[in-house]
Amino acid sequence: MDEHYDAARIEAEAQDFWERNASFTVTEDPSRPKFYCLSMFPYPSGRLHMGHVRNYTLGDVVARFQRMQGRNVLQPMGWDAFGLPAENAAIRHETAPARWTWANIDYMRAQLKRLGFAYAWDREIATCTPSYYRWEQWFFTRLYEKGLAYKKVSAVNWCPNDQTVLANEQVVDGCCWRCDTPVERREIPQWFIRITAYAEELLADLDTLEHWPEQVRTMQRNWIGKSRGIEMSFALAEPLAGIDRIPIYTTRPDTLFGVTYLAIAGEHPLAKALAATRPELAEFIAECRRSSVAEADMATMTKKGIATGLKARHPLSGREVPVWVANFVLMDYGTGAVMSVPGHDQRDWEFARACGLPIEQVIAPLDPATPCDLEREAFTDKGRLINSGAFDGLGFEQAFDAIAAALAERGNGEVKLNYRLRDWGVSRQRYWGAPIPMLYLADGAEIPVPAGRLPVLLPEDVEMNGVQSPIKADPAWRRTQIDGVAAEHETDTFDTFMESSWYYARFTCPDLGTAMLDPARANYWLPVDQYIGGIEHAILHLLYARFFHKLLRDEGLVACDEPFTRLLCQGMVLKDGAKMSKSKGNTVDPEALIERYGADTVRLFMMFAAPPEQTLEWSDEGVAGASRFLKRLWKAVHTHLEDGVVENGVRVHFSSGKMDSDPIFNPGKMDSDPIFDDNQRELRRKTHETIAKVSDDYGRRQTFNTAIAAVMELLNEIGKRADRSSATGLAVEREALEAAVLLLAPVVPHACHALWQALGHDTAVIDAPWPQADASALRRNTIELVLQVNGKLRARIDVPAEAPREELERLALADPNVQRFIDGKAVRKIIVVPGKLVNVVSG
RNA sequence: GCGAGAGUGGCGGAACUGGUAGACGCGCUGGAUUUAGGUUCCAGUGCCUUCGGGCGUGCGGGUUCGAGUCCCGCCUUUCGCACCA
Repeated sequence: MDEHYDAARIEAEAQDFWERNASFTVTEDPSRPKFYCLSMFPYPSGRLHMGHVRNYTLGDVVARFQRMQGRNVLQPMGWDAFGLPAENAAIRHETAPARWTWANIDYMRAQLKRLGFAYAWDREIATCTPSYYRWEQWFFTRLYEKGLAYKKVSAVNWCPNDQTVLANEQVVDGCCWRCDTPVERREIPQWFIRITAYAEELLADLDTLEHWPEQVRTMQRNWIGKSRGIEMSFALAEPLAGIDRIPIYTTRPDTLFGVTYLAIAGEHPLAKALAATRPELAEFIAECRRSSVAEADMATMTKKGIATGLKARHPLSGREVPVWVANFVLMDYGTGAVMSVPGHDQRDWEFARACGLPIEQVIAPLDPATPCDLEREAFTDKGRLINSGAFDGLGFEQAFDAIAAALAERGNGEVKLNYRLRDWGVSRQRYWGAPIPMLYLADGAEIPVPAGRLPVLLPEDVEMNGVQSPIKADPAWRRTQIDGVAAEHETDTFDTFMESSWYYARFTCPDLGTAMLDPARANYWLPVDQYIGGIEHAILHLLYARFFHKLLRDEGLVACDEPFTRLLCQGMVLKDGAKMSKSKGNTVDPEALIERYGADTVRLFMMFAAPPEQTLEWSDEGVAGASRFLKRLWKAVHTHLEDGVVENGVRVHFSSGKMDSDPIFNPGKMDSDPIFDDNQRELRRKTHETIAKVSDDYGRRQTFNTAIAAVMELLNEIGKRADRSSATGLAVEREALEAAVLLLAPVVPHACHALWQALGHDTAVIDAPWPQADASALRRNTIELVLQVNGKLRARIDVPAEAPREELERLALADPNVQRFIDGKAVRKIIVVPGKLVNVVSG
């Protein structure tokens, strides 16, 4: 073997070996346990960034580890190829989105290959290919037929100057990013998918996802936002525009008597009707429209309102309350109107203060000591009712039921479970996406494109003008016929979350031309055993994919209920404490690092620098350290082989050519045999402790940083204890080195491929079985016992491993340092944690 | 604003179930080797210290024999908020 570690050559050879042998091409094999490992596929933005490298290295480590566990591992890769950036790049580079996208895919594929990921490249998918999106279109028509897809009016960001819809990202400080014109909200008809029909199942099944991070499950639960409340309406004193009631929903009916006003959205029909004759109202409504549709903006803007002059009648007290238009109430949420209780809701309180509306207390704290000062802030705890007529004195639960009953008796109001979750708007008024497969007749009737006419192809040879979608601008593309009648194509395209909601399933049968999925293949591989991606996808992508999976199941295409069994959310990659980004100029190019150190070094540093879920702080020195470690490992194996190997019970000295016939030890068959001296026994213990720890770190804990640290410790121990003067010593060192190579193989597969060969194995390390810890090597006769006095460390002593509790107490009390700190005071208590410590409590 | 995380030496991090704080690596200091070095090797490295020890995990309280870990209240910071993906 070469004396020096030459990453470029080693990596080229290993990658060539895997390619020649199609090592990562897999088929369904019912005789073996399968493992489907998936990393979130990238958007082909141009070049890989460090976040990709981190994500895909994590996936590759898991996949390679599982393969060595004997599983039939599928690890595919593809491209989330539709999206907004391609349109902007096409304009900037005077090209078409398709050409730009494909060039990026080719470049990034080559980068992934240089990193040595064990992908089944024969299954590669790009979502912008018609063979992929045709099935998405087909599925949408199925959803339409089932009543799960429908069209309704909904708000978008509108630039009045460019006459175009803007994404939230394209709204900067309330203005268009291109022309700086203030953005307006505009309501347009759009397609929706009824995710709310699955809200309850999406919520309930979170409980089955025991291998998902708890924080992600919590965030999804809160996002779905199930609540129990009452739907009721306030009658208008005088009907207007045919409307005589304002329906509202509340989860706090106990505060009903504290309602001092109602707040409605600017888009509420009542507000619109009044605006026709009231210029100041029309002006305010217009002002309400001048804000983005992003919820964070809505929530942080200054609360403003204007009185409509309308009065609504309280459903129980009969009292009249004013109706206000408020800028923070949105027509998209609930009924577009809310009952306002400024005494017990902080937002209502602030609005009442700003607009001079009355604030009334109807809930008193259960504990009189609880501060409650409505001059300062709303009291939002649940408590006991006051100033609520017949309901005074009731607690929350009783009041909820009693008020619900009173409302029901009047035929106004029923208990309703409500979800914060809203239906999924899938229409985008953009070009670079899958065309929504719907046709419109002249009279406006909508018809799904028949399966036989799919896909609805997106033309790729287009010119982008930066404002309008080429398919919207092209009458010839829109025009078509259905059953001999003139019709028009829908020109909106799908939200790109559609493509990423089912790609994991398509990877099981990417070549299938006759159907969306092949249930036999899909059901062999699904669910995905390990899914890995950024925490930023914790809610939207993962919720949509879970939803889509249930839709696929109900179409009979997959059998299981959830798509991803285990989820790992990796943290961001930072440099100088900030997220790497072009605008900050703090990016590090993976390609340059691979060039300089090799892929293995980059992979090793990525896995070693931080646990996967945490943010990772980039460090150039840390990369150099990773490189040094690989060189040390290489050199350790080289030195070992120079001093001789044991073959057929005979040690062969390569350096001297001399042979001797020391007895060989056969790892696994030897017990704690007296042939080992203390050094050898200690090194064997370290070897097998490391095997046990690293296996647990890879498998259960997924803390790859501590796994690598453990192998580093092992290599340090080899340096300290290795003794190559006898065949037994050599064999003990070889056992340690082989363990290190196997344990590191998932992280640095190229180097370990070469080292495993150098150690004389004729099968590749990817096919080597994972090492097993030898229990006999782990056995200890003595352990170190920590002695504390009043919880403070005072001494450490070696004691027999099996010493009984009484003996440990006796040894602790006999220790001179312990005696010194007891200092003659009475011993009140002795805490013994067997195998660990004794704490003497005195004084 | 709302929801969910994070905070430990000079730095990245370790401490898994309430039980030895700082594994492993980087950096730094000293030494050896080298014509040279983005080389290798050895030793040291939380802070203070009267060298006995004391103090130390964002801040302030609490529970416990014992708290980085659990509880309460803050501060800072990251992610998400439905049209970036």
